[in-house]
Amino acid sequence: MKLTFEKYIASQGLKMTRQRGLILEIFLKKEGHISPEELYSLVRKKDATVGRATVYRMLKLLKEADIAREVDFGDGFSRYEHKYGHAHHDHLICTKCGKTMEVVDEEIEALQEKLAGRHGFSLTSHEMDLFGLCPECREKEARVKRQPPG
Amino acid sequence: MKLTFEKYIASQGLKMTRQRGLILEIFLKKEGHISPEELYSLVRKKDATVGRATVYRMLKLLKEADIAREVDFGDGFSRYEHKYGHAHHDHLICTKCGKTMEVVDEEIEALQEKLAGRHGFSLTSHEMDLFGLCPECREKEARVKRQPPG
DNA sequence: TATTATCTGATAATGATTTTCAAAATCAAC
DNA sequence: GTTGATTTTGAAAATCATTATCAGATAATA
Repeated sequence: MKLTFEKYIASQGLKMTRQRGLILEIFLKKEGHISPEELYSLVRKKDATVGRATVYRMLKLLKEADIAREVDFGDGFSRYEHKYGHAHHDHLICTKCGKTMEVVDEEIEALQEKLAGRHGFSLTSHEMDLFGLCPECREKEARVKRQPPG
Repeated sequence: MKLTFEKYIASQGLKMTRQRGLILEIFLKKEGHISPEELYSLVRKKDATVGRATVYRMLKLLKEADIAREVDFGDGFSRYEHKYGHAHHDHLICTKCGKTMEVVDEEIEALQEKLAGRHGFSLTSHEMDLFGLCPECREKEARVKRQPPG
């Protein structure tokens, strides 16, 4: 992955720096998605001199280098996840506690292609986010209904 | 729809105003999605005294009243669409020209429920956006490849 | 009509992200 | 290794969509 990035950097006439190396290293360690702010905060723990703008710039680069993908749950924060050992997936998102799960359903993936094809589209990517209640929050909700406060 | 809104307004102890009526009327006329800024601009054509904040506030109300739904293509703009004669649907989005199509696939919808169920989630909503090239842009792209410029 | 709470528009504030810019760092060529 | 052109960096300012504030206007109700 670091190699992939360095290759990309070189191909674009850009330069490898200490900051980029550090951000990449920390980003790759994180499984699942991470927001720019979270990443910034993790990076600062290792090197407090790194600026926020550098993190944002790096995330953009990682996307261009096809090392990261951006996901958007429509809550005003952007999130990124690396692709290393981390194939495409969709998300189950609990609207109560915010927990997310990564899921894939090959049958759905295939039907998406078919659906697009019926309309003459050729697909390059998709985002599917399923919102609802996770098992724990469903359970909690059920409890509350059984025994209302007061 | 206007009735639905007035009922909601009343139920919440809110008030019906000239501005709200106008914004609702214009919003309902628009098929497909519209951004707050677009809506604001349309409203201003009819009444240049209406403020931007009022449009934003009204969109939030419409969502609460279950008359509008918010869609998010992850490009930094929010968009709203009314539900009148306009059931749930997903989107096909051309990444080249920006054209969007509304689509539904009942088979996919059913599989989404099953998928969520397998993980113990109960779904309340979902957003599925399929990105790719529309027929026109595919055609254009093919032409370019056949006959490179120069 | 008087009363009282809600609304409105203008404007300031917010907050994530981007841009700017001068100083620092990289890297290819010497 | 030094040089020098070019890119990068961090801090701070700028941007831009959206939200909050607030004093005056307006709607609903008695």
